[in-house]
Amino acid sequence: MARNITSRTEDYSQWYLDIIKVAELADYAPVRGCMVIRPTGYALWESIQRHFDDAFKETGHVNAYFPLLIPNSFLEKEAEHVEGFAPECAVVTHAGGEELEEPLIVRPTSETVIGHMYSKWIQSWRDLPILINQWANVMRWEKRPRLFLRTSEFLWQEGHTAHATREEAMEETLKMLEVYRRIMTDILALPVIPGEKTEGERFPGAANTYTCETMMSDKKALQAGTSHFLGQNFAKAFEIQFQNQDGNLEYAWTTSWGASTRLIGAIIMTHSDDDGLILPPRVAPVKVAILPISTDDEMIASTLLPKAAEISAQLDSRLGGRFTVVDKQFHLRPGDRFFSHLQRGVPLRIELGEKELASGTARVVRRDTGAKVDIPLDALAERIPQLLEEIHTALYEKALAFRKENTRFVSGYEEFKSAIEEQGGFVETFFAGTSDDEKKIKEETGATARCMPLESSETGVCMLTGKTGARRTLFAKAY
RNA sequence: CGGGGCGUAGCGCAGUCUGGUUAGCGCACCUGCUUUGGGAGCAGGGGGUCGAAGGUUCGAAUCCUUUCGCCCCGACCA
Repeated sequence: MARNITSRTEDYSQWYLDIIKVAELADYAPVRGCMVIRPTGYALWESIQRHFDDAFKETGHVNAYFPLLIPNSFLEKEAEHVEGFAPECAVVTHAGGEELEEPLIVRPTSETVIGHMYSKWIQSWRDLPILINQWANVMRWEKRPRLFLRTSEFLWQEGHTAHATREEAMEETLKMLEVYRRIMTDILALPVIPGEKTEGERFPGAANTYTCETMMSDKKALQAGTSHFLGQNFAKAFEIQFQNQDGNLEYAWTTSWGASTRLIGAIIMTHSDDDGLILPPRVAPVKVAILPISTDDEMIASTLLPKAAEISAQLDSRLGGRFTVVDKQFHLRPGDRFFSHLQRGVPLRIELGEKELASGTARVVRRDTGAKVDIPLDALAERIPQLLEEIHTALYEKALAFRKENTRFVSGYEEFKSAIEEQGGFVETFFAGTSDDEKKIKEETGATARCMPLESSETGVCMLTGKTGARRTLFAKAY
């Protein structure tokens, strides 16, 4: 149906890129791996930000800003951390026309500089906990960039907290994972599986890493957000110490957690179809497009536009924000106007023409199903918000059903290999291998351990090593 | 970084093998008229340093060298 979008079945990657282009979410920048987030895409990011930021504030966090440039030596203070990040760091060697004495790293993440600051700020148990979040850009020089999913520079938030006890830090780690899960499911309509990362997939420098894993419509997995329990690793590296109530010095326990513009990629690849973008209503910057349609200019000016403006104002006030637009692209034919909103993923379209005025109704069309209903004008304020909610639920349920259809359990490695190869999707099994075992599985099947789902505490026999007490683990090919 | 493909108008492509007037086509864009409820029709028009730099040649989109970028598949990652 869409003539400017490659179909998903023909070429999934191209479909993804076509969606971004047609919906004007982003464009390539002159520097390899970098992207320009265009106004439509940025509006979506702002909407995502707002939901997350509100949730961070509700859980007691405050925002701050730490610098882009980090002394090279900072990165080296935590052994695993430097090993993990050094290969993908951009380094500033010259400034002010001179070579710098110490190279500066463009932050790939901010644990080190924040750790440094925390060590200055924290002396007593009374200074804890520190609960700070920052919205920032970071840079990771990726070999194979992909719009939104993996760009050299990307936008995200990174929360960094310090606590007096292990228990409290662990509680924070899991609390923020739950915040991610809630927003992803309730706002972005993404069914996610919260779980713990295996040893091989852990954040460099973390004691435990937790993740929200989600399935894209090509059955591949995407890590949509992570929360790390850093133990005392960074506290020891950066001397984050405090005097406890007994007068003894102790290292603090820290956490970090982040979610990025990759979420936009997740939204695209979870909900959209061959006609273009489909946005979950609760996060869509434009929720309703109202289109006055007539061949009669006089009719448009005197009746349809004022009526459209009235409906728009009514709905905005009902929805609590500027979430509707009145389409005034009268130089286009109706079909083109429909498509312009459809391809941008606007959840609902209201058509307002002579027919509607005569019958006192408006034609309302759902983006997700294409279903059309005629709704009495005086019932719009009531029905539109309900319809938006129905769309949210439908999108979520559809994605969840898709994930369930494409998730299976296996108990042996041979069965595992054929499941990955033949059906794809998520494969659950019991696993107790090392990170070398994980590498081997990746080499042989292309699949990686995505997480050990939190909802299951069940243990069994490892599919690879035969060890007992193995945790239930989800594997898949991933982005 | 390895393997493969591709760079010609905003987008999609032909032309390249076999060098030769003024570089074409479709869509998009602009103007006008007719149209208008799921991607309109006719007429006219604008838009190109043929990815870049060197070289060969009387002459290069076309041949040679180098280089940059994009896409796909791997290795590496949010």
